[in-house]
Amino acid sequence: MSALDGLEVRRTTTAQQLADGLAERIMAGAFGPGHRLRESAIAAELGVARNTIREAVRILELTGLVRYEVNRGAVVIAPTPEVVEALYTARERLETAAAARTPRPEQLDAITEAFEELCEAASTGEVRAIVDRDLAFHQAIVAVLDSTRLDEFYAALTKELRFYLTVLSKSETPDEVVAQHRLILDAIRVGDRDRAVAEIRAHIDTSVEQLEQLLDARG
Amino acid sequence: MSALDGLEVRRTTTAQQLADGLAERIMAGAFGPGHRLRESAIAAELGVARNTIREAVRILELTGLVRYEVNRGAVVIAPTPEVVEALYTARERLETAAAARTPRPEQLDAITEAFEELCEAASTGEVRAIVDRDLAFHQAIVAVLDSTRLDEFYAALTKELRFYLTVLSKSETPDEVVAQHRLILDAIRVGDRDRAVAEIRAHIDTSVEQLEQLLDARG
DNA sequence: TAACCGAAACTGTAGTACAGTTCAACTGTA
DNA sequence: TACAGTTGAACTGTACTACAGTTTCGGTTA
Repeated sequence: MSALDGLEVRRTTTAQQLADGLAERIMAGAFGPGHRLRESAIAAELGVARNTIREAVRILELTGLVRYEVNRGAVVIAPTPEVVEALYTARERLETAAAARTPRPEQLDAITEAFEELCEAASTGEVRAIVDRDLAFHQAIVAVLDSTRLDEFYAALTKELRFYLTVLSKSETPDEVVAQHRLILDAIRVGDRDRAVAEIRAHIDTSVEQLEQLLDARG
Repeated sequence: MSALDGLEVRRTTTAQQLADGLAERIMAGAFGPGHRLRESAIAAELGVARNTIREAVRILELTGLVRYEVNRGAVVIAPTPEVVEALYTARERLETAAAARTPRPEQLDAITEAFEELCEAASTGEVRAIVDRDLAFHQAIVAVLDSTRLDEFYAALTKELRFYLTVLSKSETPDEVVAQHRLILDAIRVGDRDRAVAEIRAHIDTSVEQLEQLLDARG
């Protein structure tokens, strides 16, 4: 334990900070889906060079929140039924694969803890917190796969999904959310892997269905 | 079937083309792991602006072949034992998850076909072609998961792996390769999912072991 | 041998410029 | 009125220049 522990120099580039900031804004719904990020406007507003903005947006592309179109620049991703379904299919495959494994004790603890935090958040009724805890619970399940690469990939899916949930302002009653997740947790804790897989599948099915209804209502 | 099918204008930017070209070179082993991509040098040699190279390298970062270090620019990724193991763990999870499912007939056909092409390649003895077919076979297995997002993710893993195999110039005898994959294929065709999972696990275990030996020998 | 130092090389960022593309408003025509 | 054609402003893609700060490396000194 050195006296210098925790001391760190700010080791990041302007572009990286801009990318982080933009990502935050986008996730918060400041730019809707399909919105074009205009370089010169942003550069002027933030007082940086267009070069730097371009680079920031390229970094942003890594997180999947925007994609580039030739001669149109960066565009905020938009949820289409196909995209949402693909997203949930990937989630379902990963989570059920995880549920089919036997979690180590500390993994089981992590899942249980995530559930408890979800319950807490549900009791406050804060939509944003509930969604976060909801996603964290699922992330804890995927962690049973014991693969950091898959953890990261799943986190990326989650980030994208988080954005869609925001722009579609989807929300369920907190009680329902807790109830559904309790079923999953119980199945995992009891060690009934088939039931755990089935519960996850059901949970995801209802989610994707609800989202697609929302999309239809908009489209 | 329109009369315009297949007609396409060249719709790509200079940066994108540069990124593609660089990726190809890197995959072919032109730049070793840890190699720094010096912007001005590349820009001068190719007759483009440094801006454009920077952008190209950011695009390249998307594919995972390079990563950025502050004030050092882009560096070609390097295989460490941890990285290789993480790579194979992710592969193992995805492939076994796929093997635990029942493939649709056309998926089974695709896997079988991939195997036959692997055999063909093995008979020619061309290392490069064998590795390609090998990876394509596994990709066909993952396709059983029916998720384009996971297909893409797996393809990215494969790309990275392909690079490591190149720089480590790993090679096995073609007969061994074919034999191992035949075991996997048979288990899948027979519908014995537990055995398929076990065979894949064994196959990947031996691969990762061999690679780590190679890494130690270099280390 | 190892710590130190200074110059060279390189990155990160700013700023300017311009050709080519997109897009929406405007114009003329059937 | 509906629609094709035209025009111009806004924007992207790319090039070039410049410079401060960082890294690298070879030589120098302790």
